[in-house]
Amino acid sequence: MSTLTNNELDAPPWQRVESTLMSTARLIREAFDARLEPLDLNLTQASLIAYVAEFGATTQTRLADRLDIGRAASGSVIDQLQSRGFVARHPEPADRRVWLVDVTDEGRAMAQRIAAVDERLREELRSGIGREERQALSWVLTRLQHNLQSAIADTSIPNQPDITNSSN
Amino acid sequence: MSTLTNNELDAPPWQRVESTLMSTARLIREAFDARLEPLDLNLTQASLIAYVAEFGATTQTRLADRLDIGRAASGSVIDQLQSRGFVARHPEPADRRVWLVDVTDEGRAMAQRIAAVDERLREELRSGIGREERQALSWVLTRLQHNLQSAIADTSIPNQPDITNSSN
DNA sequence: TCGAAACTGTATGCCGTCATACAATATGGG
DNA sequence: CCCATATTGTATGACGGCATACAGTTTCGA
Repeated sequence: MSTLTNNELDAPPWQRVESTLMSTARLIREAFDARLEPLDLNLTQASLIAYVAEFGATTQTRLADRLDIGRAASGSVIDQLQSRGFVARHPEPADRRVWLVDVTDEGRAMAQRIAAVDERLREELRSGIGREERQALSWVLTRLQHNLQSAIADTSIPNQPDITNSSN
Repeated sequence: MSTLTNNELDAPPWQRVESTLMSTARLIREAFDARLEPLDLNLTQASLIAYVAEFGATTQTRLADRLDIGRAASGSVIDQLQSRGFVARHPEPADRRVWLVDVTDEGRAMAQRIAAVDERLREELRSGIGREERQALSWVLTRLQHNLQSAIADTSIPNQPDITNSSN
């Protein structure tokens, strides 16, 4: 690795790897959105369809958790996809509070197109990045996430233990 | 929160390193916002103050570029900070279109508090991550950004050869 | 058995950002 | 010199997401 620490050139001290990471994330969303545009879907919508097509009917809350969005946003996305006939809400007799969101035939077909787009783009993104490097990246990210969660936790709880809150 | 998404466990094939990266970016913003909350600032506002305090008065467009936001958003953030007395708009005689945004004394004081918060958090985030690993991360991110930009560029130009076929 | 607490989906308002359109100003080629 | 073009900052509308509040339903402990 010929280290050419190119970034950090005019980068102010308060923005370095972290901001690179954030702008990369933005680009990821941008790239997926661009490639999904012919399907008239954005990344969130496509992810929802793909998830349901893969794992079968689930509740809206579960989908929200998986997609890392709130319950409200989840419901809103489902509204959009349902109105376009890609997913359907079925009642769950065992629990009358929830909807079981399932994919329609149309949705299944769309899921295949999504998978194609996804595979192709993902492969392009791998270009020039070795397997070990990807694994290293994954490892550092995981570790970083851990540190971030600690930092956030250390912040939001100013004092006092003993909340009996069984969060992770 | 409580994402726990240790990657690859039940992670569907269409979301792996990329989604980890995106959720990490979200956590970064979250962590900084949380730590900056006592200052009643979010990351964008703090970055703007820090940037101007570091590099001196600049135009709004330049700030927008540096902060990776649009001109409109930039102006809006400056509005907020100006109304709180952290920055000021000075006219630029040489170009009557632009404002020169500079930091006030109050803003300079705030910039120091921001720097303190930033340094502390950044150090916490480094915990358990070696210098080489950070450099590797940086390298892969840069490469990934390059691939992403290519992918986006390849997308926005739908059909490429044979322009003679226009209209007909 | 019953009532408090927890959970689900939805409605509402808010925030940050983008895209677009616009007026004021600057710039450069004829 | 002048006029077409570019650039700056701003106003406006849209979108995605969040937090909160709420009603319907389930769960669980007394």
